[in-house]
Amino acid sequence: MGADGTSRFDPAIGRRLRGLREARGLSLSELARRAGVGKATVSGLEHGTRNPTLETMYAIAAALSVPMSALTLDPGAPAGAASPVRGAAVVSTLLEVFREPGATYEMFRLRILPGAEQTSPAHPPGVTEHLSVIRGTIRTGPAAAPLTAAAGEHLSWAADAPHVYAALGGDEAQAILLIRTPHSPPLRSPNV
Amino acid sequence: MGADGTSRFDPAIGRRLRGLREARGLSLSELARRAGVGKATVSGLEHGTRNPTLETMYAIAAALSVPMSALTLDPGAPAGAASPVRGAAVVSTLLEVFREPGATYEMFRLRILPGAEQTSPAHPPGVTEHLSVIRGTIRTGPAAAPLTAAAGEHLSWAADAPHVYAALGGDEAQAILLIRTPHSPPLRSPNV
DNA sequence: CCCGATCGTTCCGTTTACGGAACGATTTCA
DNA sequence: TGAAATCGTTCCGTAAACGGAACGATCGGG
Repeated sequence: MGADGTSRFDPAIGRRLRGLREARGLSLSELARRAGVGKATVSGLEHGTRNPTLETMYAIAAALSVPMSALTLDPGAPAGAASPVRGAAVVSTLLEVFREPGATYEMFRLRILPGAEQTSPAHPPGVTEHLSVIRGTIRTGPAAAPLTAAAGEHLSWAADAPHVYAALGGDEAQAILLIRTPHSPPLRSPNV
Repeated sequence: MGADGTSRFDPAIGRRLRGLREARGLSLSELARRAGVGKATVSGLEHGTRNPTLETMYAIAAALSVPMSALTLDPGAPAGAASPVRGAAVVSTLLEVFREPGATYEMFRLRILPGAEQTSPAHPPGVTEHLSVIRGTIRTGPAAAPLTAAAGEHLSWAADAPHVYAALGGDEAQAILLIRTPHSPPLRSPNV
């Protein structure tokens, strides 16, 4: 909570909330009733004077029949919200992560820049990469035996050996990459 | 806060947090330091025993360099209306399937044909869909509150309520879709 | 081996979020 | 018109989130 009584997070959240509420023709009081939260809470969130808990946020989002991201995130932001990580030839942006008892999945969007090649070190044993090419043509996979895939094609390889990424044809390529990391080894971020 | 001391929101948030943290090779203590929050808070969130405030959530997401939505999977809209209508707006190609002890992941490439909208029935409880738009603009997600995403953007929603797919703008759209189905239900193909 | 550093969990005093109630303003309806 | 209902803001007692400290466990290095 800021010294002036306002919240430290983006005040746009309160504006978005109010916009959604009014679009549904709900009064503040009615929304609070439906969400099972206090009117003071809804009022405070709309005005940026309260810092609600996660439960409260979910309750409000559910009462509005919207996903949480409708309140907490700019709709157009996903691609830009995570910080892209730039390597020699690859710019990767994390889209989502899933943790299972035995493995973690990370989903990235990749931009592979022309004119350069990137070699990634071996991931720990058992890590696999699964790449679906969106645009352009990519040479990728195990450094010892790279594969080539064009837009619309899909590749998988074991990433526990050095592997490469390069865009062919002089144009930037793009892909969706899913990294599956079995548990046991310490997890590390992309090393794409 | 539930009577048994656990939180009422989706415990997957804590799992996702832990997965991301470990993927970054961060200890709980280090993440807490970077986020400027207490270790007890991070520990409590990972174990579902605390209900953090929005500020705290943002601080943690920022420390992980991920958007908030990477942590807060959209709960989706309440079950909306009627019986799903299966149309012919979507052509889906299964790319890969990953089976984990607790869940199965199916990765598809979708072509969404213009001029039609397809509504999918609710999947069993807990099923989620995660879609990254490759080309065009798509309206998709919970039928009660559909979202729009253009090429380069990423969306997620709970698929245990009816959900829709439509290409906007008169052109075919394309996307990569990841469906996560927690175990118990038998596997089924897309119901897209 | 011992010691220091770090870990994640728990403790606990402090701060703050919670929602019911109070309140003045506004709206609705007979 | 007047009464009742509802509104959104504020108040305030209660519960819970906060983070620093304590603690036992683990790890790494001399």
